[in-house]
Amino acid sequence: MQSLIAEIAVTAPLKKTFSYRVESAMEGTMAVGLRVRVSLGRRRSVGFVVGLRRGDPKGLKPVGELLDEEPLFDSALCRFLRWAAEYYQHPLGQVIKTALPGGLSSEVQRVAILTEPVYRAVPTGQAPRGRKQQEIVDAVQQQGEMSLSALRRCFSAPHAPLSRLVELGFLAVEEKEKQRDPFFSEAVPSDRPVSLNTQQQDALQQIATVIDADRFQSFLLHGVTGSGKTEVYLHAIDATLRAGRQGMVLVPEIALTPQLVARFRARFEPSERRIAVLHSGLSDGERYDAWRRITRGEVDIVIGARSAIFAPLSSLGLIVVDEEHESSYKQGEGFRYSARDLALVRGQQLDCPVVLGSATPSLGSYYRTEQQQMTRLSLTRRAHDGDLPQVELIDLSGKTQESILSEPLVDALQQTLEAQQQALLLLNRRGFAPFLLCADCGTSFRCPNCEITLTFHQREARLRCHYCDYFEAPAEACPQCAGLNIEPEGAGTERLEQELSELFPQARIARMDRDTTSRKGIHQRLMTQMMERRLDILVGTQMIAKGHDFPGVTLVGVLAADGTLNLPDFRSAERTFSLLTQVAGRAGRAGGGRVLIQTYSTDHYALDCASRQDYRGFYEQELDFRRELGYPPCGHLVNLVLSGNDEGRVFGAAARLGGTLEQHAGDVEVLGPSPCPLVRLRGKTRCQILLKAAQRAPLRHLLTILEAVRGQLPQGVALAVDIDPVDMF
DNA sequence: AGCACGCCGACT
DNA sequence: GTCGGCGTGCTC
Repeated sequence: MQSLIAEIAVTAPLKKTFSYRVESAMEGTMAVGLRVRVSLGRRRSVGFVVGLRRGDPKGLKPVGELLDEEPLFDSALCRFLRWAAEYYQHPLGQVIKTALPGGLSSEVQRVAILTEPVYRAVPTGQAPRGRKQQEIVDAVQQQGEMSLSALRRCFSAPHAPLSRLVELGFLAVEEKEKQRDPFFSEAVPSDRPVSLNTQQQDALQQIATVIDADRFQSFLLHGVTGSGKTEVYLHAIDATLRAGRQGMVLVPEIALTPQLVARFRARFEPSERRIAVLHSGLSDGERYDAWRRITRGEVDIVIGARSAIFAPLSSLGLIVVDEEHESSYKQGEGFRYSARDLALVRGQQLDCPVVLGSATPSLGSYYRTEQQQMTRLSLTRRAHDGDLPQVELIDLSGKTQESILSEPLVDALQQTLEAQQQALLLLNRRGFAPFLLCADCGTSFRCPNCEITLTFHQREARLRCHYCDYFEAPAEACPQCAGLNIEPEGAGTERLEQELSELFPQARIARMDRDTTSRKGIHQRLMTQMMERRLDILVGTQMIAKGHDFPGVTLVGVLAADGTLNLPDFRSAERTFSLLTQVAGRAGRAGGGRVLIQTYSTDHYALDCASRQDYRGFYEQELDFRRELGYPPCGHLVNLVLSGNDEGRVFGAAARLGGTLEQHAGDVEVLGPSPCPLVRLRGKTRCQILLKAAQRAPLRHLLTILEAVRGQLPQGVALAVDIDPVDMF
């Protein structure tokens, strides 16, 4: 007996898909891409239809219920998701769940939100008691009125204080029709295509040829800071739309790139092109709405971070990955995919070109251009014709430092302030001091969950763990020896900011890091203040190296360049080079800019090459190092992370697993097991086994063996498989 | 992941 | 004798 059989990926962490019988009444509405409810074993589960066939339904359970009217993805996207699940060794159901907008795999079907609460301040002449309540009232007062989704973007968990404020009469609430996406709230001035220089034209020309030919080809657009990569993207997307196709633009973090979004809107919206911006501020409902608009074909351009690579565009004609070297394209937990690598796969599957852009390409991408697997397009001229800044390394070695700021840097700051120009100071470490130390007995304060030192945050008077949510009040006396000489050691951005304001009391100084920008909008406000020259010195973590240019900045200082260099990670030199090159690129648009880098490793090639803005030189030396050790791109890695609450079990299981893998290793090097650089994280002990091989095939073979022995792991020990890891924490 | 089955130790 | 520990195995 033949009947329709649906292949279902359930939302449980199971590698296999399951077959269910489709009852004849459901045949007409059944399709790939629908969510369904099925019974799985003795319980119920949500699943996704990933295939349909005819066959013998004997012994199959029926599909319970359809949860969607329209499919969430088409068969081309389904094929892509299957490829990703296979490559990253992750259960298909969970891959699909990660790809789809949130909230869909829960039991209740989410209904698109049409109205939402809007809050308005009621003048009372009084102030609410709680600090958070006060902040919310202030924000609402400032804005006039604020919708719930807008408030969610500014405050975490605003519900409790909000209902309290309404109850107390500080706020009035009204159900109103849902506002459009706030990214679209302000009108955008129309903007005309800028004429391209010959290099840009040449790059565009090559991309456009492939767009018109409807075939796959990958490009690396290597353009120095300020060389006008965005303008090339804009023209290329324009060509794609003219060819009747859709465009996708991936950015590392959308909150940091509002100007890129603004430029796309200014360029395309006046000509009625429809853009969907997928950013982290969207609620589940808004995300779902955007997804639906895309499946209905109502969107021409999708701009978004990592997960936007899964956007259900049906007629994709170009994928752009901006700042392709950024590690945020790799998801570090759960389904550990790289959106940049998947962009190349999606392009290949859909016969559409893919453009990766960067001023400091990842070693892997540049390597591919050398291997002729990718076409390199170089933009070497700065569009504004500014000179590249002069970079100096300041050798800190052998000097005992009174201050975190070296003398030459203080002098340079002095000069910059006198000339009424702006300075940018990079210190890639948040907080006041990386740890507190008892000067009497040497005790330091550590996180009980992660066992790393707690960072001292002076302003909030807390010791905080930067890897989990743990915090505590700093002790007055040492818990070991009861000594009272507890001193902050080292310096973070908070201390730097304080030291600067003591050195330059007249200067207008601001700090930008994850602590000061936890509220959305602050980042943008600092950027604007900087642009409008209402700040003299901006201190910050790597965050300040990204985003828009500040024309008034003539001095860039890097405080602890060694910090990123000495991380236990084979990419640390690449990261350092990239960060320093990017931050150096922020100085001296107008010419005559200076970059001062304080370091203990003046002779390290990452610093040397960054100081000369010599990408090629860095590439060659770094590639030698990678080749010697068989690291990517001259080899392939898989990292196995075992974790669990019981330390003995985790190490025991890792040792046994390592032994088994060793026996079947073949051409694969099995390194470890060794404790992860962060042995304990969020209360779990972590241990890793690194698999390294020159070719992918033996690695994949070893992974099939891993699958077979996975069941032997003792309970309470979890195994995460990280294919092509980008960091080893 | 759940959820059941199953096989050994300390309780009413 | 049973209650309950968690190791093992399966889910169309």
